[in-house]
Amino acid sequence: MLKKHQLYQQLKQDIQLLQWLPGTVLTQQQLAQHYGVSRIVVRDVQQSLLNEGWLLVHGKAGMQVPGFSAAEAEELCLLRLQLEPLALQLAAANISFSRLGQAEDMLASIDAGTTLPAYKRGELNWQFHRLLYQDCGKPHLLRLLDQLHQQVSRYLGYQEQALAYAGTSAAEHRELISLLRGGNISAACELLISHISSASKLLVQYLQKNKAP
Amino acid sequence: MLKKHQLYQQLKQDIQLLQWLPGTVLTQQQLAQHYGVSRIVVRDVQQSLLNEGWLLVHGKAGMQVPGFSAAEAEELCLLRLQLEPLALQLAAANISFSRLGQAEDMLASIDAGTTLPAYKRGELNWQFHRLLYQDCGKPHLLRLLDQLHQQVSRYLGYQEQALAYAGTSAAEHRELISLLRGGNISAACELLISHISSASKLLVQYLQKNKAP
DNA sequence: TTGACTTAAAATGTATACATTTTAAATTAG
DNA sequence: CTAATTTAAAATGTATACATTTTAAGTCAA
Repeated sequence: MLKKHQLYQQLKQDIQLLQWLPGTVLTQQQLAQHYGVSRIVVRDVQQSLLNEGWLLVHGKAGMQVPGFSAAEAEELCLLRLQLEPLALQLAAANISFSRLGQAEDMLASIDAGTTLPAYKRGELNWQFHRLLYQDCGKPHLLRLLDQLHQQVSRYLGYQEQALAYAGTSAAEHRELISLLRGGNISAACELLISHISSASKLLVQYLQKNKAP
Repeated sequence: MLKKHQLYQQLKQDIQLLQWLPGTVLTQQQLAQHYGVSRIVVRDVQQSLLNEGWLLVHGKAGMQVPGFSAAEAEELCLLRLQLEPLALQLAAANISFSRLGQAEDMLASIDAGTTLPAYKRGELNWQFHRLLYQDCGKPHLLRLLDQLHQQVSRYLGYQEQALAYAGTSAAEHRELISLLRGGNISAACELLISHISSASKLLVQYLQKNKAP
């Protein structure tokens, strides 16, 4: 039988892979029966997923699977653009070569994982970025960025297409490492800005073309 | 008997007013007995307060009342400084005179409430700022700012002293309104930056002087 | 037919009971 | 005496049962 954390993972993945379609209203009882757990567990998990944007309140009963909108994606990217360069700038001052090495290992994993499903690659992609920010010394900022990524990742899973940009950015990732290794912080930040910026534009454009996914 | 939302309010206020001292470990059973509710309700409330920074996880059992640190306050202010001017800039383009009027009413309430306890004045203060950002059209950004304010407000309640700065800013608030009414967006944003910045410095300085509150 | 009211079904909130995990004190071997 | 182990108490996780609220279908009068 599923425990809390397992249900959390499972339900989140089911939403990401569109096993529950946007707009669907999920009640406690329905989920409890479907996944074979008690409503208490479902309540806890619903609350977590609500906080992370994977579910929306729906009136007074049930929670709704959110849809996708270009406007929301654009807002999330705007926030990334506002906070990630800050994190990088702060972290760059403290970053060690061993951290840079970790990040390079992560790039290798991404290269090696060409067969992985889109949402898994997206996860690795974020872990790379996360490593670069790790040493910023601002736990709240890191927590915020994790939350933001959660919400963005909802968009990256639902179509393989949308994640195409992740492949094109390998070169930029390596250039980032190189700049950081050379201590060229401001150039690294500028590269990061254009990196996030262009990824954002691709995602938003994709969403605008496919108006009602 | 207390319901969920009442317990939420009560426990949060008790933490803010130091009825539960920083470092205290609060268990579900303890709280359930103390406030006369079932553990289920306590669990829900603990989870909410955990997300908002009013409680910290403490090993595998219980949650801990967080202390105060200048570093944390500084980080929270840094994030405000990064996000609030953005919200103002975006909102300024859409703001209406009736919204500005609402904000002015709020200022009047603050002036009228000189006898209110510190944490209440802090609440009104935030509501004023919040009105200015309301029309930015970015729901996630607004939600983020609400969260941030929650965490900052924990610092504003614990000593009347720390909130002294809130009184000194009335003039800047009025100037902000005036700039917005005149459509001088960039000047308004710059004023907001210096406004938040100086408030931050006062708070951080206060915390550094009183090392172990 | 419409619209307000009634009422039954369904969903959530809350309490209690049981299961599992964690804590920490007590015991004992070295 | 120390440290590892055992064991009982306490805390949390989970399930079930009950209470309240919400939904929505159904009824009836205008």
